[in-house]
Amino acid sequence: MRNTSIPSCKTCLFVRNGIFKSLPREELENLTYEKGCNFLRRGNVIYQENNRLNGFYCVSKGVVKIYKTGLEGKEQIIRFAKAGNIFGYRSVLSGELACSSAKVIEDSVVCFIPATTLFRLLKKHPQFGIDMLQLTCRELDDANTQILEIAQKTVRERLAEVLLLLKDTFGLTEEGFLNIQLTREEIANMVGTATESVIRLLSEFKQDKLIELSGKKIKLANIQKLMRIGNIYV
Amino acid sequence: MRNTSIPSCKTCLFVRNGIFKSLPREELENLTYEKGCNFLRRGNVIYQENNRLNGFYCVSKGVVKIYKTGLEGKEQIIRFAKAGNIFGYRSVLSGELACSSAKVIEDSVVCFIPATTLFRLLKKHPQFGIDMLQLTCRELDDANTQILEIAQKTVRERLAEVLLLLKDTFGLTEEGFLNIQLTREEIANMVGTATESVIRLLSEFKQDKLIELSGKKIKLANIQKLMRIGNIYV
DNA sequence: CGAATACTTGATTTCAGTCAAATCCCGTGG
DNA sequence: CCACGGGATTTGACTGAAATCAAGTATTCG
Repeated sequence: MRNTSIPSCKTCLFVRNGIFKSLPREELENLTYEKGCNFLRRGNVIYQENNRLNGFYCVSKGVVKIYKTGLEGKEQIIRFAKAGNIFGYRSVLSGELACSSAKVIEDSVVCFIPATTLFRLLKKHPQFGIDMLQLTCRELDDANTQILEIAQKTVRERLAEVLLLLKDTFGLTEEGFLNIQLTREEIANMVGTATESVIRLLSEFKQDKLIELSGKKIKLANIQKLMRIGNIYV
Repeated sequence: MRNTSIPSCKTCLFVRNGIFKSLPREELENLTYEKGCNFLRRGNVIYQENNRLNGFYCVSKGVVKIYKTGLEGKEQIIRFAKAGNIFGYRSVLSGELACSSAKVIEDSVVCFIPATTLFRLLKKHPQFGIDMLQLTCRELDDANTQILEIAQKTVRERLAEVLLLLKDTFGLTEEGFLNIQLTREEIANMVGTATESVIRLLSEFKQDKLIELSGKKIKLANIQKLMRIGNIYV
């Protein structure tokens, strides 16, 4: 972990369009001044369950996975944070120890905003509070939906869904591959299944011409059918 | 659904100690004035997925289950709302259609607070916004934990956990029974399993002297062991 | 009191997890 | 540049937890 030149919040597109969008210009200046910033390589752990966080994080570049660790050490990926997303704010707000971990998936630049700043913003700018509230509500909806699906869908259905989620979250490269590289194990930890099951199902999907595989890269060849398999009706 | 005499928010203990605790006295008067209130019997549906909500609810008495409905119509219970708890606020905040349903489990008195009131409170009282934010964060933690557990624990483990959760949420009667009556199906819909599986496991638990059964009533006879089975380490 | 709903038990099936072994791939150090 | 080692991936065989199906009993409620 090493310091880099700190990107200005004032000119950060993600800040202007993201969760901080309602803050006035001078608050963004304060923010730039008060925050820290680090360049982090894949594999770097930002925090872990039971750590105490004195602030929260905002991704300027790269991808971070947020996950919880089960009894046997098996991870369950809760969500990803990419450029413009914040994470780690829950334990700050609740004043409790972190109940998830954060690890860099793709080399990242991550800013750190102290807890005191967060509470100042919340007290001073009610609209910022409402925006934060809406953000957590959206996350809550997602989490509740995930509970339903893990409880009621098959692994096959959930895998199809995860592939589509990855497309929506990270988009596709020019060649049509998912614009994110995950290990099979990481995919399994999203789906909530064993690594071997993901491997088997991916190769079934390949046989059925739903996807194409090239190492870790995955191309979605038949999105309609994947949606049908995943029981997704938008 | 019929109107009852509207309980005053000013004298409601739950209001004084719950999510509205930071509001000044005159706001509670406004609240009493602006809200509605209804007496609802078990089985009554308060709202369903895809309904548009123009306000949110506060339980004055009774128990309401919040759940999502899966493809085959099978419910997944997300949580319960009992006296002092609010629900339905997420869709109000996000302005989206409800993504869960709410149904009365135990005859209830439920107040209804209009969306406009909610937004006024949020804009006028930053501390109320922070309290709301903390509430959603706590729910979010719970939801994320549930994702991990449904993904990684066995049905047996989850059932033990659910029994303990019911104890913590609703307490015990004088005779030591869980102070809530659920059908086997409802328990299954909490655990995320088939009704038959719950029945089989409950009778196993009974054989193992972990619980005693008397119709729908359940007594926890060996909490330590239930905690061990559920892998709960507080 | 009768119908509907809830509960229970047994038999069977199946999805997905575990274990094991082989191969592939990638970064490191010589 | 290449060999090596360790992790990631793949495939196969087996197992087992839990779902489904089916049939009967018990409760509840109008």
